[in-house]
Amino acid sequence: MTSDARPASVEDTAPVGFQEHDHQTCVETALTSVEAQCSAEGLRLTPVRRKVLEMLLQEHRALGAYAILDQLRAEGFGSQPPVAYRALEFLVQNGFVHKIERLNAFVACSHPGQSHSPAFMICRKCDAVAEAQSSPAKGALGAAARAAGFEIERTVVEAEGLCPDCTEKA
Amino acid sequence: MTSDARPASVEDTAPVGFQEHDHQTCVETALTSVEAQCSAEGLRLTPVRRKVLEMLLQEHRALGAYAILDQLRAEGFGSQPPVAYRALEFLVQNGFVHKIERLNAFVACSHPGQSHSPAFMICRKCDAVAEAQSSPAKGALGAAARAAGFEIERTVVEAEGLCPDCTEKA
DNA sequence: ACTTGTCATGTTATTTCATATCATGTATTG
DNA sequence: CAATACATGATATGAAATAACATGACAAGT
Repeated sequence: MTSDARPASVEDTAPVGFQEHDHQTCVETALTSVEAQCSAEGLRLTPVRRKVLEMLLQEHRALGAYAILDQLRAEGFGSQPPVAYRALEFLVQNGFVHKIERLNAFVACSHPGQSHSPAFMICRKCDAVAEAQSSPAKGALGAAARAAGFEIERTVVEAEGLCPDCTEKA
Repeated sequence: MTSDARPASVEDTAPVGFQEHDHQTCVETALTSVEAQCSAEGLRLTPVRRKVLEMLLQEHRALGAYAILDQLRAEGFGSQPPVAYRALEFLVQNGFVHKIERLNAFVACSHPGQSHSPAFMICRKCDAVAEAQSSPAKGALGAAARAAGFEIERTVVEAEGLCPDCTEKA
């Protein structure tokens, strides 16, 4: 689970997530980027927070708060729900992690740093999650909102379906 | 709560939800439409199911399963969670009610009958919910999905923000 | 009429997700 | 080094959702 060195020949195009890739590098890059952003903005990436982020980056799929909590416990951190939820709150607020509403679960952000309104593709079979960009406010929804006088502040876009792997197997 | 006859002069354009409207008529129309569809398709709109649908139509905003359950209890129906969840499951499966993932709550469909992939505008202040159309699969997300080989089956689109009323008050 | 099958409902118990609250600790920073 | 912000720990509870099993209602087949 910790060292799965892969060819890494397929270098990613936009939607990171389902393709094979050099995962170790992917994790390290993301972590570095987050660290940079934190020190730049005076955010405190404390041990618990860092650990949670690492876990999510490592897994590369959505984890529930209690799954996270179990791992925290195993590593000697506090083992009560608020420990996990607080770390997640920090990470979500700062855009390092996203919550997948459909699953009541969390994934590490694939494009940390870049401001974005993310969209997700969630495999209903294997629970893999890939992050893409979306601008729903620009399409039909935006028009409807303007017509209705609704001020969009944030959007949740989640597509459920089958990932490439699971499609093949079926 | 039961009889709030309003001018009904503002006849709706696309996104039903925030505008004032003749609510009683709105409820009755929807109910009739659902009844028609049920008898056409041999679906059984039983008392519990009908009651839940009525409640949601009447409220015109998202209600949690337990709020629904409370009302069911008050009306003499079963009072355990599965009672509400089963009715909701039926209503959701047949497109008469939608689940708002962001709120873990449910709203009556504003366009019953018409097939649609709904999008929602949710006021973070008063919890009002308006339904609009969306075709996220046609925009950036669709492109990303095709690129990644992901088969979209269903999408959740929920915009959070301020409804016209709450915007004014602020 | 009686049996069988199907679908809906009722009930109990449990699991999973989430937060309020209060006490304690640990860093800045003034 | 005190003040104060922020982070964590721990207890308790609330809220959402489902598993599992029993009962009831009704239509179809014999």
